[in-house]
Amino acid sequence: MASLLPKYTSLSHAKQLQAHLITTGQFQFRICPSRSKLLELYTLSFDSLSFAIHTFCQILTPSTNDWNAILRGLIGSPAPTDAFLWYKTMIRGSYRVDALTCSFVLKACARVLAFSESIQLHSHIVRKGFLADALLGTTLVDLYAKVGDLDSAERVFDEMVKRDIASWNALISGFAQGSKPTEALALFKRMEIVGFKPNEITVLGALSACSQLGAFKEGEKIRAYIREERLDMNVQVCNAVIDMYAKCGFADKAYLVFESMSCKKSLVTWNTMIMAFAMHGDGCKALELFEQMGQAEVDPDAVSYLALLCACNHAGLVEEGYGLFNSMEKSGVTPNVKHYGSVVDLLGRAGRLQEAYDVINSMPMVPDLVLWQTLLGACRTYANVEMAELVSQKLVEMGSNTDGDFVLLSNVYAAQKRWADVGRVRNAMKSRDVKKVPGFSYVEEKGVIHKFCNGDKSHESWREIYAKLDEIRFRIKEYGYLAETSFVLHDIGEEEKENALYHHSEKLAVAFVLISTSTGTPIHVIKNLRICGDCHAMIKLISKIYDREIIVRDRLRFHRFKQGSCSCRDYW
DNA sequence: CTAGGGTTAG
Repeated sequence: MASLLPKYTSLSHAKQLQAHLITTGQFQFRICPSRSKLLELYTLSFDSLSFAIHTFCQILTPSTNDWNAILRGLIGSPAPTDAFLWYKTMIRGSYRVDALTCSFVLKACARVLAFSESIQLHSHIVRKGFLADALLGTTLVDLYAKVGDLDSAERVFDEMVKRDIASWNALISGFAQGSKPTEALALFKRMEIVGFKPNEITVLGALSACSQLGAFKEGEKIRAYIREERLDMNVQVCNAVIDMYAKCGFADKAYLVFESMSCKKSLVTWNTMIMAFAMHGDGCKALELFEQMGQAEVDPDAVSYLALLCACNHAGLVEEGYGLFNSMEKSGVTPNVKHYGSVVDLLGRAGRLQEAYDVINSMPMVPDLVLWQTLLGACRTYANVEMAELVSQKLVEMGSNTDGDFVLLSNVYAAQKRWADVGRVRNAMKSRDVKKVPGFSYVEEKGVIHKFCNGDKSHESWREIYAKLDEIRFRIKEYGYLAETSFVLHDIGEEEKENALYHHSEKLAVAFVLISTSTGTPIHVIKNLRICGDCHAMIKLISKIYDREIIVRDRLRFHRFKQGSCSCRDYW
């Protein structure tokens, strides 16, 4: 009977079968595979969970498979946690729970990140010995990774009796998406040592980790493997390779991959490449690519426009960007908060503060913190006290407690020598529990990634690094460099302020590479925050005095320092 | 008392 129920059975045929089962008495058998199949059909193919539940309720003694069919249907329902309630009913009624039951309930809980339910399920799974099931273990690893508890994800992974390629992939992807790229790459290497052969999904996670770390050497190795194994027939893999090259600072290599792809480009391919040019400040190439995209009859989506606005922003193409923003609706793409944020940034950087403010007020949605922070940044650049106060007021009302907002406002006052107001901001900062996002940088040296935090002394050669910084400080002063201490806001004297600046992570990273290499190869630094004005000024001089090209990726874009100037033309 | 369930780029 079950074989009579392929996916394409119509609803009326299914109901006929149900009638047949009822009239022949089979419907009330303790085990009836056709009945379970019917329930599955109702929930999955006919999208009628309520009818499936109605049918289920007529079964006197539902089998595990009947329960599973309903639970599976509940995953996609508007109330996935209902699956957990059904599960509890099942246990209270002493119905037999199998690995599949747990799998469906876990997946439902994962959808809404129901953490406490997931933990209860985890303990059931352990007690029933279901961790021997590689698939269920993988679901659990993925679940913990998705709720951000990577320690638990790793523990489950370690405790699994049997692991297959998907188990490894789940944890690698989990680390990569959970901002633990170092762990992702370490696991990737461990997997190869243990003898598993990376597949498409593995390399996606590993490449994403390389992108985050700027791990170019490792990225190249993965690229070579992809070509050997012909994994580049997969668009997603190609897109990840393009992204990796772009984020490691090689827009040209990214474009080579883009051009010579043997599989069909997807919308994501175009968006990735446009974003690559945007990050590198190559606004014109981004706009050109957008033209080509139209010729290739690929319709842009919200991400395409975001990438374009970003490109115009970084290249200072104010009119082009504003025009694109205004043409979005006509192309059938509705601007979201991020598009508004980008335009506010575009206008703000160009000094058109009032227009930027008007854009925020014309928004159909509630402006978020980031938007006001963007405008505050522009107020600082153009020393506009009135608007800075107005915007800060908004930020305080919205409960901002990041140090950057306070620093910006204080900078605006400091520029006008309004010291009393500077002190007021400083006190407000103390009385609140202001969060400071810790800054850090990565550099790759002989294939090894080194991480530096601000003021870090944990590196084995920290003494040499700090000595090198002293030397740099001495040499650049001859070139008229003065520390821009307005980038610091602490209750400390000028000299300590200078020290606080001198130990920014990107400076440590650059100094480290200068003492470790003698050749004139470019220095690549990856930073989690935006580069500060002082580091920018200092690295420009280093590139000249030490005759080294220095490429810094900050949170938003690349800065390419060469012979004393930067590719961003000091517009960032 | 079939198998079914897990990992995926901008």
